[in-house]
Amino acid sequence: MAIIKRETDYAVRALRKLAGADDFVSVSVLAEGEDVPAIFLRKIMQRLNRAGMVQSRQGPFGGYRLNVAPEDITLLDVVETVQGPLVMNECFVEPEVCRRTEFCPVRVRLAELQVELNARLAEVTLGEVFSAEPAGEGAAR
Amino acid sequence: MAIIKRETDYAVRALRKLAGADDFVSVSVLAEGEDVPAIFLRKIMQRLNRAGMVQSRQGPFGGYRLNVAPEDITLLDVVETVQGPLVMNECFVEPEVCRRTEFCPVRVRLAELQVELNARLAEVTLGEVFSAEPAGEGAAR
DNA sequence: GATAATAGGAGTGATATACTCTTATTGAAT
DNA sequence: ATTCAATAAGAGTATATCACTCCTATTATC
Ligand code: SF4
Ligand code: SF4
Repeated sequence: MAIIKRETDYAVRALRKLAGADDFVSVSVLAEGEDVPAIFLRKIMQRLNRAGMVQSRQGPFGGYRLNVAPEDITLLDVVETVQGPLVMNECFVEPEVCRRTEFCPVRVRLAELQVELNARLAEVTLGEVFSAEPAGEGAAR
Repeated sequence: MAIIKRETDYAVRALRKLAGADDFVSVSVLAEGEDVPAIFLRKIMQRLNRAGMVQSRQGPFGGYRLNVAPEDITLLDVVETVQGPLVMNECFVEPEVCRRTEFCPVRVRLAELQVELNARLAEVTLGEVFSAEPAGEGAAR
């Protein structure tokens, strides 16, 4: 199973394009050449908007633009905003799923992993990732 | 989303019980008091069996027994056997899902996280986890 | 105020997860 | 040897999640 869902991956692609523009960009332009169904990307952008990560404007010449600097957006932010919180096991978000939570040694180990995974995801910023792209950008193949 | 699925969690519970027995234990006994649907656990045990982690015997007085010492079973083993391989993103297992794999900086970061997550999961052995259980065991509560 | 471009949000099909039913095996008692 | 009950094997089903689409509301420009 993949931990990162398609929607999150698509969100990163769109945010990358937004980072390279300073005006509002429409969803159809954002989806262009990114192998993302535009109509699906719209839904994803809505979530980023509700989370305040981007700003939207309706009507002609509308679209989305970044509301937060790429350096201040972490991979964890995108994951949690788009696909929801990431947990090692269900018992971390749904206490009633298991009555062992109090004295479960498995859970203790998983909690450690959970903290570490989140920390690693939070270490990666979009600013960093985008700056690492191959020099000859724009119409990359 | 939970990274560890119910089936994997159930597998660990069953393996814990097997670790405390030295004869074959039937699925119905394994499921007893573990809040696991016995008939579902059976399917899970089949996977552990095919992977060689446990040994099965049919007929009366049959069931399952460990085929590998708990110290030699890692959490990663159980996860991969029961719910399949764990990857950060689909492009790690399905190359045709994306044509950017060659020059994608996101993928590079995810690959690092992937290695680390797997390493951490592989560090945790069932032997270690089970030995950490509260002293008064057996009829816990 | 009409128009066309755009975002908003409800809705749908496909896939994966969680769980069950039926069939085949086998050890032991007769 | 034959029967029988206990047990595992594997096919099958309901529900939840994922991936994606359709229709409706908004709004800048003419
Ligand atoms: S057994 Fe432990 S790890 Fe599994 S769901 Fe219960 S508390 Fe969480
Ligand atoms: S964009 Fe990068 S991380 Fe995402 S699927 Fe493609 S190669 Fe993988």
